[in-house]
Amino acid sequence: MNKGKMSISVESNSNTGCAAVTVLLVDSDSTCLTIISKMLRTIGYQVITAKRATDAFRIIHDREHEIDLILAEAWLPDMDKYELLETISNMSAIPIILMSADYDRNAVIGSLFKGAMLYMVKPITMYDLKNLWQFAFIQQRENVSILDETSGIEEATSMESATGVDKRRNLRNRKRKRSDEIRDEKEEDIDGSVIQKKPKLVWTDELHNRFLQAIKLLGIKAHPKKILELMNVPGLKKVNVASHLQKYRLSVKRQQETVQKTMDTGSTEEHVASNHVLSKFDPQTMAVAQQQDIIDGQTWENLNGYMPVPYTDCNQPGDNVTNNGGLEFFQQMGNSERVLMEETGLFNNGDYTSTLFDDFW
DNA sequence: CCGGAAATAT
DNA sequence: TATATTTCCG
Repeated sequence: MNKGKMSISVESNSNTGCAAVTVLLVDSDSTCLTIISKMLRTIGYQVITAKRATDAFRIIHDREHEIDLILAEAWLPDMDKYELLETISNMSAIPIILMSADYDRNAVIGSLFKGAMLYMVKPITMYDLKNLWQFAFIQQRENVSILDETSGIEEATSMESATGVDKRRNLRNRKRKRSDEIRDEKEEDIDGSVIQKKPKLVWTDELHNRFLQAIKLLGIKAHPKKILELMNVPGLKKVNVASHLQKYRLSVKRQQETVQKTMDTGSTEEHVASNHVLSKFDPQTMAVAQQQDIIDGQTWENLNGYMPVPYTDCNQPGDNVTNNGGLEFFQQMGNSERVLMEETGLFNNGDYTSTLFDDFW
């Protein structure tokens, strides 16, 4: 039960007083992800990033002991914020902080009620982030009245853990069992750890583009198995591909039918096979597909069995996040933050120079 | 076990 | 409602 993390290192960043805290940052917007993670690192946090709740869960599951704090966007494409809070609370005791672009009082209260430590309104500034590390040290007070008598028995044995972090984890685990009894969507394995039901896969643009690439390369004999191994996406299952393929083929068929209909009024029929491979489910996302195609699609013809470009949409912990300029985020900001970030050079290139920051702090 | 269609679930 | 998952069948 004793995890490797005996303590959070209290070696602080000399400028900020920030303890060496590792933050799991979850945001589907790659711009926000980039900016905020950069700010966090600047202040002295360690940062692990995830773009979706799904990814966050995997990271928490695999590296729970490394993470001290979770900072998550309230809106994620694959999960409602309350479900997110509940799921994370059930699998770990890591403090969760939510953030959102708009202020909604109900959302704030609801999130706090569901276990969020704090609800921050975007845009997030470095002032906002500076003291967040303290949440990693909060030690939950004993509150016997909440607990019923049945759960008290086994807990007495497990209170020897040294650190406040471990102690808090135990407390949270106790609550977890209660909620599991109420809703049985989770199941416990022998270890007592919780396996949550696998979240729904979201076919993001990059994922779909890889899918299209695979289809294009495999041609008419594109079958789920081949597509899967060609796509080279960690965690992607064959059933996912098969399902997607089914939908894809349907859409292609529909499109061809409509093309046929429009052709009936006019001329001959010999263009059918030409473009069906690249067709999208709907025209709106077509542009995205082509754009992506241009970006990383030029040398994909000769490859040895899988996509040469690693899948980055669902980024692994520690991966560099793609930065597309930060413009949207930049525009959201107030003037003072804007000036600050301009001065600090956060937008200029990946590596800021710390001299200006020294002044700031 | 695989792929595909249809039913089912979110 | 759309779309992802699960079931079922050849």
